Amino acid sequence: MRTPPGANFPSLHRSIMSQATSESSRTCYCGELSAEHVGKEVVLKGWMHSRRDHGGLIFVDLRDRAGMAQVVFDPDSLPDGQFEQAHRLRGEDVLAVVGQVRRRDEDKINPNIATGELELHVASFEVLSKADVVPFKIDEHQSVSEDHRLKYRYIDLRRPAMQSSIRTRARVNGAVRRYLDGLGFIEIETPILCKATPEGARDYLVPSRVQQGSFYALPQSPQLYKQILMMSGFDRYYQIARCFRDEDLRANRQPEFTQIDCELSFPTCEEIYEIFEGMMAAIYREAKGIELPTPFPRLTYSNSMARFGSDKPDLRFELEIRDVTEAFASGCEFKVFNTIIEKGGVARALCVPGGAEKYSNTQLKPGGELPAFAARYGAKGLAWFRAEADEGGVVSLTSNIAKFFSDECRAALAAALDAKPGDLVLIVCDKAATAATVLGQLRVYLGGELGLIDSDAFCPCWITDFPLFDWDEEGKRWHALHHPFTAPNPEDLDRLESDPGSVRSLAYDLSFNGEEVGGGSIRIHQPELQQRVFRLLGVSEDEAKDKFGFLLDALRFGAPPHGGIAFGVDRIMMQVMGTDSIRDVIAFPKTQSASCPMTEAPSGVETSQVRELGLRFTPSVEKKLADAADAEAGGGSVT
RNA sequence: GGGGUCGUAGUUCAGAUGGUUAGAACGCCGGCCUGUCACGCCGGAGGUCGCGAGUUCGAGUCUCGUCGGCCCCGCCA
Repeated sequence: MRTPPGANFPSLHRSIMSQATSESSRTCYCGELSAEHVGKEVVLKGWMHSRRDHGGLIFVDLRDRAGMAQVVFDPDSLPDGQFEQAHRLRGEDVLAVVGQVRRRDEDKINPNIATGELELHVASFEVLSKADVVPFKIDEHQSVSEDHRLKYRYIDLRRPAMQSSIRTRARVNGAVRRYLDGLGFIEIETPILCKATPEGARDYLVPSRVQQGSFYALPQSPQLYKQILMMSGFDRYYQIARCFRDEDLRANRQPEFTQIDCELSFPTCEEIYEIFEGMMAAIYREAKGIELPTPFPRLTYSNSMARFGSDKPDLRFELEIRDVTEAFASGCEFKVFNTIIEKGGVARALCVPGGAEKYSNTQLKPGGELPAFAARYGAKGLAWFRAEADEGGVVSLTSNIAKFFSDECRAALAAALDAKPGDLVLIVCDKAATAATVLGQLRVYLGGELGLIDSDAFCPCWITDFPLFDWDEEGKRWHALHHPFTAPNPEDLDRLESDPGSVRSLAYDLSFNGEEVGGGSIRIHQPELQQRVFRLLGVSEDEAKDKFGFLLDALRFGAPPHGGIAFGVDRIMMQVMGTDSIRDVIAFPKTQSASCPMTEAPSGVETSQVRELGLRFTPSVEKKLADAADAEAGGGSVT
């Protein structure tokens, strides 16, 4: 545990107070007590973590941000009355203690804590703050529901795991700043009160009091500001920026989140990959002392979808998806497959090593574990085969549906998959996108179930050559896959209008152990091209002018080619800390319903505040508020 | 908007098929204990079984509704 920069404790040799009071200066952190303190008198301040009261002798573990130290209350060395007071100490009381540091006898060393060879013999102490009985104990051995942890977050954050998580996050922020500063990036703050834009996530809106009826939006990202900064000639910008998206939450998604937001002028994709591989390496060096090998591997989007069924492949294990459409070209009498393939569908498969025994017929039949899992992602069915060796040692595939497939067909399938005896073959026959998604999800699920994932591995990967647009079936329109300012790949530019779906963009994502931790693109810097893309997206000239006029103007007054990237700090920290929940790397996160159990945000406000904004509730909301007030039985204020 | 799952003591949980006084561990309170360290020993208190209806002679248990937590689908340029 490093002494933080700026922590400036007085010398240990200053004259020591006989009495510990709030006035006496702390000499070191509990967790930093070390051999050099032996024989010296020190002042410690911290929380009473636990107490072992032997009647005639009391041991207390005193805890602070650096760790714990055992302090010993011995009636022979304490002023009158203090030993009796020590009996009354309770969990989480805040204490100042003065005393001499002693080395423990060999047989009394506690190997479980860093300061276990030492203890402080208390000469005097003061209770700086009495604690009520805490709602839950700060105890690694007992789990506490997340609800409670968030309601009493100040207590939860005292837990060593949370301390470590939050402090590692601070060090990562520092490492990022040092790295980017060193490369000439300029940290620039951008507004939180922004203009609402169409496209993209739902905005958090802030009503304007001064201009009633108008709204600001909180930034989904500083996207347009950072592009404008390139046109302002700053050349390299970054910001550790808070972003807001009013969408439903997930284990890896909060409504407000933090991005390392970057933009460069005159970049090539290669430069961007190199710079930010370096940044990720700096993060892992700082946080974990690990050297990430660079350059990171790259995969095109279409490759990644075909082989891993995802644009954020988990490369910590193999288990690749194979296309087996060809194997069914002849000798397959399975109507379902034939029909789908004739209509342009594909058959794709996972060949799961050792899966034949692991998964029973019950788990494989319709409605069973694996088909049910597949159905969640849109699969209409999941076909399977078990690979067995016959007497001659030749691999054959058996299944409840084997009779629909000729021997040749099954042999072709086994060959295409290089199936070994004991393997389980899972096949999805569907539209290419559905087959990819279903098998991609199954791949990750099976990777976990079969223990294929090396949790110590770090597998970053750039995903490149994303499509510029995808077709929104519901809205019957093209839709920007990344965002509307992403540059098309110049090689595909001539198809922009004729075949938009085939146009690749200059966008890239950084995938890390199956999670998208960053993404960006080279931007459009010609106003004409930007207009063409808006047109494709169904943004009329008037709307473009209204919503993005400032950008189109700025592009006309000398816009350098530019591009950038943004990284999700929260997701990177999840990877660094190895947690499954984004809430474990955020000091004050929100629940799934976007509320904060501690502060009870969001909450009602005074009627006058609402009126001032020129707003009124709909009748259904009014009714809900009135019902809630009734239930509270006599709560006088609004809501 | 939808699916799943959970809600019982301060905390974490157990309470088959509905049936007498709802249990355990830790914590808490009181007592004892001079080398413990997830201290130990003895004793004790502590419950609106999330909330509201319903079925039933009888509901922690069954049904419906509702609120909240978590996971997921949709959504997240």
